[in-house]
Amino acid sequence: MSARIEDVARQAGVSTATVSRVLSGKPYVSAAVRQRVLDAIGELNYHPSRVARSLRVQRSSIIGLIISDIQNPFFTAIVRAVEDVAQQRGYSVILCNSDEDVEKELTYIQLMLAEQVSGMIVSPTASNNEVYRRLVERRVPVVAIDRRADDVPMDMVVGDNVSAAHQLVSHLIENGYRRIGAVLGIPEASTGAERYQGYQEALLEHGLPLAPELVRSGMPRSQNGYELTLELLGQTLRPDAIFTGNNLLTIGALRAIHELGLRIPDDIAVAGFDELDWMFLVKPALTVVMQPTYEMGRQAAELLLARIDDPERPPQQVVLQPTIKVRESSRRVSVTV
Amino acid sequence: MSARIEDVARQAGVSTATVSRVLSGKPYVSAAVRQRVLDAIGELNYHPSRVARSLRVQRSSIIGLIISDIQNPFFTAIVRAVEDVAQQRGYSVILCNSDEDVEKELTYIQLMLAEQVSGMIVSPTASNNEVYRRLVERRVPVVAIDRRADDVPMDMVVGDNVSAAHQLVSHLIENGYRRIGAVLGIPEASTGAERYQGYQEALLEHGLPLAPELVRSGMPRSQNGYELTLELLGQTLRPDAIFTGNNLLTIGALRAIHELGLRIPDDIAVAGFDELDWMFLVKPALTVVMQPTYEMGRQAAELLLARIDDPERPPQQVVLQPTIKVRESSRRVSVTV
DNA sequence: CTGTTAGCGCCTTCAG
DNA sequence: CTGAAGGCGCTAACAG
Repeated sequence: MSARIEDVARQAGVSTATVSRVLSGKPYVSAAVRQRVLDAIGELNYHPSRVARSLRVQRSSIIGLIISDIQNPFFTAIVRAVEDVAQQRGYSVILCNSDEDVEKELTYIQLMLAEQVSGMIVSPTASNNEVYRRLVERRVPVVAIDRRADDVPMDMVVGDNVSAAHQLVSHLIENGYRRIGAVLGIPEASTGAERYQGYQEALLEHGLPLAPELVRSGMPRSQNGYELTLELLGQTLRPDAIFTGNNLLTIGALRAIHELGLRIPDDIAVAGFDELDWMFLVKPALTVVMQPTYEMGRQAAELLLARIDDPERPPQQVVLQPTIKVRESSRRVSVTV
Repeated sequence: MSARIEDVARQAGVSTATVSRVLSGKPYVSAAVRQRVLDAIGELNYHPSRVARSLRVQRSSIIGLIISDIQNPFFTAIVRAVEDVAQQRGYSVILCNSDEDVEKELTYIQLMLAEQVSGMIVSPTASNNEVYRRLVERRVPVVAIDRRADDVPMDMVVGDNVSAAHQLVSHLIENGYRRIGAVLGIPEASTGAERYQGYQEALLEHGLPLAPELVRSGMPRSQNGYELTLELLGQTLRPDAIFTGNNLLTIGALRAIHELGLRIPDDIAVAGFDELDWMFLVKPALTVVMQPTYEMGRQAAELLLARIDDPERPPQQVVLQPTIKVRESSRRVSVTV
């Protein structure tokens, strides 16, 4: 079909070894020969087979990226960042979507291994830590992003979820809200668990009771945010504020509130996670956490490349601080306890 | 490192060829032997090297997907669909982001070729048709999605943009709007050009003049939608309605309108493309086009797989009809001409 | 039904 | 500074 290294060698009147040297920028090739080879490459429009190279060097120049929801803008920003870094360093990216499914995640990890990826970046769906422990032991470069695999000594870059949730909920309390409902992601993911923890701590510190009937959790999809919020707001003693633990859940909650005809922040306040900048549409009173999403992806990619270069370096754990943004004051004067 | 086919063969007491046969589900292997091989595979936790297989069969089980903006929900739905189909048929997906950059697009196409992909799905950034023509001639399976590569006899799945734009603009006109501004994507992409055409035709059919000062175009990013809309609305004789030719531009336009304190539809009407379901936040009066995004991706993947199976089949061109959705009536009684 | 063998395209010693 | 040759792991003839 297309030109092979042998064709180039013949055309340039050298051996394949020399062509290979030129290709990989090795020294010890005379300028004249190098130019001849380069010309031949150009004339034949030669592109080396990455597959053959991968087989030979036992390592492809591919980075695997396994995220849990490609349709979540949070993750697309990460994809974008990883791609940028990868491309700049000569790697390409294989993207897979675990869809919050532990089985799929495992399958894709196997796929990546079979594909000889140089390394992978994964947002672990749940705590199937054994898998990651084994990868680390086998010296497979892998970094966790957004979510942790607890107790596994591996590279990771995550957000400070406890603190962020704590700040959001505290902000609500300090503005007079008392019955604060929570719409959270699944507790199996570290993000869900940590944000729940921040919620609890904030309540306790302000002397408010933990009311299990005010807490709901589900897969992070906007439809769930919608349904869970309807559930919360359908109770006789309904919450006067909602804390949402994930950007898609936030969207769903807003829709539910909208449908019920409740006004923000007079009837109900909302504070939650949201990395998008589209919340401006809901004019008033929304406290949001924006995570430095692109930065997370960038750092994860850098960590991965560093580990590929040095498999024995000590694991790094990067914790990024999210930005709290108050769209409008959620203040309200009367307090109903 | 990990087990190779030879190890499995030894463990099972057979030859590598037999193991290979079992692996690829070929017939002519006795049940007993097959079981022994399967056991050996299990015991050794063997996973065949896809790289070696790719080199051998001169074709990887990878599908390349080149889209122009990973952060655009329109494309993520496509990614999702392609992945679903691919995975189901035993393919994995390499995703690349051309970022509306013709150079990058070309680079990625080369990368895909070097990676020996089975085929690729691309949303062509501009009309670098020669590239696609050459791919088609070389019998490289490739399908265009969302945008066309004009005059190239290739598989494609696109939306009926002219008709959609025509309907949107007509709807505005029929509701009494007369000075209809347009915020469009780049005309180099077929989508931009076709939507502009629909806009023009609708105006002409209703006897309205084409006013160049009412038309703006730029890269499909929300920031551009914002800026271009501000430009349009900053004119002395400002438009009474805006037609937006892309979902991100729509978002930007809404923000601009929001910032200027204009009310929809009393001060200004909006009709545009938007595949998201988040527009509910802008309560009244928005006419939108929703494209069957997932379906586009699915069909593109199916076309690609069909072409991989039969490189000589005639090219198929699938044109999907978008759904027009009127959020609220944009009707207004008084007509200002 | 099963084994032997010859490469796929490239890189990388090891000699010159 | 350059060439010759072996082999990465697998599959597809071709023999048995």
